[in-house]
Amino acid sequence: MADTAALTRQGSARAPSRFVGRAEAKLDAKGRVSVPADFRKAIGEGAPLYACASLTDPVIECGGDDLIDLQLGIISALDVYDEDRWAMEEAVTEETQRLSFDDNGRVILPALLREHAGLSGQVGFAGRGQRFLMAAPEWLAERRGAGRAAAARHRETIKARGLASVTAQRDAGRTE
Amino acid sequence: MADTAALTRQGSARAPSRFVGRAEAKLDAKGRVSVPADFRKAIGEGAPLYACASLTDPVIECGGDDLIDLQLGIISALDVYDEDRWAMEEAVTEETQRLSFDDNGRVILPALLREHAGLSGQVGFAGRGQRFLMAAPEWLAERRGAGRAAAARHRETIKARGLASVTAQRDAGRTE
DNA sequence: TTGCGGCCCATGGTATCCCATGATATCCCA
DNA sequence: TGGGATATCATGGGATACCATGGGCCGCAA
Repeated sequence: MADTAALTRQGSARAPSRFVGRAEAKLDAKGRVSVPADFRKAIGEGAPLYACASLTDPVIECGGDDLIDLQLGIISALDVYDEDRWAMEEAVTEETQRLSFDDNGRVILPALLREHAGLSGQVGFAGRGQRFLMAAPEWLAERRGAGRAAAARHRETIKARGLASVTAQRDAGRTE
Repeated sequence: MADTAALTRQGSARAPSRFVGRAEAKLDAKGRVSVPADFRKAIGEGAPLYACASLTDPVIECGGDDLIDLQLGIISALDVYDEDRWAMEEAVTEETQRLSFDDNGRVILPALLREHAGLSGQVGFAGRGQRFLMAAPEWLAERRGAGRAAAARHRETIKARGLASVTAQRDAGRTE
C-alpha cells in the first residue's frame, strides 16, 4: 500500500493507464474486496472493472474495458490451429466478467472467480503493465521467488544486456 | 508484441464488447427463462431479444436487433458458392425469432429452440462479444474445457506474450 | 374447452447504496 | 521543519432496491 503508492507516483508521470506495484486487501464476509486506489485510478473514474479467470493459472486477470481486446490480441498473435484459437477466444470472452465498483471502490468477487484463484481472507494484487492480477498472496509470493531464481540463472546474460543492476534501475523509477 | 499493441489500440477505439461472462438460469414449467440482467441491459431497455438456432451447433444465438445483420455479415464473409450462401441466408433469416420480455425480464423459449439446444431444467448463458449463446450447461462446460485444453497446449507461448514488459515484471517482483 | 401467451403479484436472496470508523497520507502554516 | 488540520483510504455493517423464481388470472385462438 505504501509500496504501491510510491511506485505509482513514479509511473503515472508518464504512460497512461499502467498498472504497477503490488498490494493486498481483505475479502470481507460479503465477498467484497476494495481495489487499491491506484489501480482504480488507472482504470478510470466511473469505469467498470473487467476480470477474467486465467486460462492457464489460478489467477484473475483484471483491467479496464480493453482487457478483452488485450487478451484476444495475445491469442490472435499466436500461430495456432483454428479450432484451438476459436475455443480460446470463446473461453476468454465467457470467463470475463464485468464488475462494478461500489461507492467505496470495492467490487464483489463472484464465487466462480473466488474459487478459480482459491481466494479466502486476503487477496493479492500485482501490477502487470497493461493489466493487473488478483490472486492468493501465497501464489504471488511463490511466483516472485521463481522470477528471482530465474534471474539468478540468467545473471550473466542479463548483465551483458545492460540490465545488470535491476535494483538500481528500478529505484530510478524507469518504465519502458 | 507490436502486434498486441496495435490490436489493443484498435480494440479500444471500436465499440466495447457488449456480452461477456456466463450465467445459468432455470427453465420453468411454462418454458420461461429469465435472461441475466447484464445481458438485458446490453440489449437495451425495452428492446426485444432476437434468437436463432445455430446452423452448426446445438446452441441458440442471441442478440439485439442487429443479430440478423451480424449473422448475415459472417455468412457473406465466407468463401462459398452462391447457392450455399443463399441457403444459409435463408435459414438464418427464417429461423430467427423475436422474443419479448415479460415484466420480470423473462422470455418464453419456443419448443423448436428448446429442442434444438436440448434444453431442460437449466439453461446456460455465454457471452460472445457482439452476441451471446443459450445452450445446455453441459455443452458449454465441455466447450470451455476445450478452450482450457488449447490454452494449456500453448501455455508457454501465451505466458511469454502475456508479459506486458520486462519492466512491469521486474516491478512486480520487487521486495524491499 | 384446452393450451398458450401476456400480465400481475409474492417471495427469498443478493447486490447496491449509504453512513460510520480508524488508519494513513497529504497539506498548510507557524 | 515540526505538528496539527484535512483529505483519502480500507473496512464494517445496515437499509433498500433489484433480481430470479414460482404461481395465479385472464383473454385469445385452435
